Amino acid sequence: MDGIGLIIYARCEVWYKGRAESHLAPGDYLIIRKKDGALLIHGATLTTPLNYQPPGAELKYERTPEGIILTSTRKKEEIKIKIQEVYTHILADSWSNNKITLWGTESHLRDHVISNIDKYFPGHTEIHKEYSTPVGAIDLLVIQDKSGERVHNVIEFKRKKATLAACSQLGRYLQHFRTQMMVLSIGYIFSPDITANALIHLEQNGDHHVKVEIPQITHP
Amino acid sequence: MDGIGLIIYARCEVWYKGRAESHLAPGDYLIIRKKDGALLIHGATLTTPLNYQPPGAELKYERTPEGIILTSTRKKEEIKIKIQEVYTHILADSWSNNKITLWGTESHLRDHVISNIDKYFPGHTEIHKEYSTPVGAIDLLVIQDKSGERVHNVIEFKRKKATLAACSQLGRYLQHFRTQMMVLSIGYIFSPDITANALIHLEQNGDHHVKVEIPQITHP
DNA sequence: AGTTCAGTGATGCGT
DNA sequence: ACGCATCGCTGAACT
Repeated sequence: MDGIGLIIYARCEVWYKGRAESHLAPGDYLIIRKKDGALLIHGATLTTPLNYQPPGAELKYERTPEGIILTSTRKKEEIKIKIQEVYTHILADSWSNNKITLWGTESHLRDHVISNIDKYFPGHTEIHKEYSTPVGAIDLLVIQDKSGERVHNVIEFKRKKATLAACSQLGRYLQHFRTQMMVLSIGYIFSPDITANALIHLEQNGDHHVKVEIPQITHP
Repeated sequence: MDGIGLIIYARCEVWYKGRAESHLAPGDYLIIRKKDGALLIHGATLTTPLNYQPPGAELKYERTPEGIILTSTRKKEEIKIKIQEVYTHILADSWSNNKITLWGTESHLRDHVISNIDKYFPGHTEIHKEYSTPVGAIDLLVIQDKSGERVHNVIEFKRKKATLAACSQLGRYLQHFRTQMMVLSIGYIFSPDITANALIHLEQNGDHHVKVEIPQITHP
């Protein structure tokens, strides 16, 4: 975190080589090198960079007859930038490293449901957040006694529309409970919405979707 | 795509309001506004922006006694930036919009395996790429005739270490074939590596991992 | 360090 | 244009 912050707008060409490999045709791009070593090359559109490297990369500077060559290396991944002409460069020493504070996440949704748990699972005897299993942690596990039988309600939360991936994730937990632990289990996806395919797949397995809205934000 | 490209290094403060909500404390940040309307606010570390808005956002400029206020709006999402002082700004008219060309993806791995398919599945009768099912598309489906019985080999590719999520995905396809289509099916994950838990889970279901390396890159 | 999961995910592809 | 599944995802939390 003691590196240099550098922002360069320049005419350049970029090569990436690692697990995959890419080439970016010569043009005018924004090159960002952050204090933690992260490197970004941005084009004129899109939020995602054309090329990037995560924090921890090392930057090498080299002057050649063809122009400046920047090489950023991290493990077995390398990005090479051949700079033809620098239009503007900023040495961002003062660059701040604050974090945003974010409200309205999946765990907020989960906690909101827990605070109204009687509404969804009356007569519950146990509640476990992030219940750990060999196949991953269950967002919320609510155990009920139904006429003497213990029912395990396995709940997966999604803050937006649930897809097939959510069903798979839930199915994995349920398979563990049903076939390894031999306990009676019912699966639930709590989300504001669910895709048609996901709902079909869910109901074929005898599980359920419960529509819930992201809770209103309450500032601390 | 006819908007202005703008790069600003400035002291500012940022608020985001939409499905979620966040606040970024005053400091020195890099503000990027792209030609397609995308907006990024980057801090001194990490590859991801602190705040962002996808393409299509509209930017409003406002001058107040407290400083310049930029407001970027897209659907019901809004980012507000209060700029105290601009250190450097670049009007990036020439900003290029080229795309990278990428080799070594999951589909390259799949195609490499297909070209050596006899090695893995001798006596196959049918090969289907991206075989569509109600629960998603199977990367590769290879059908074999084994002493008169049709065996469906369901193959999922991962370009790096396979995790539990890959098993779930594969399991979803297999469940469909076995319980809905009533055909004999065997599942495979082809990847350079697999996590311990994922391998256990896979083998418990009678499925298999096949170690494959990302193919050498051959430039066109 | 390895593994798993959430994300204002984003992108690409199919309908 | 929208819905849907994947990603060189990234980053964070936990073992």
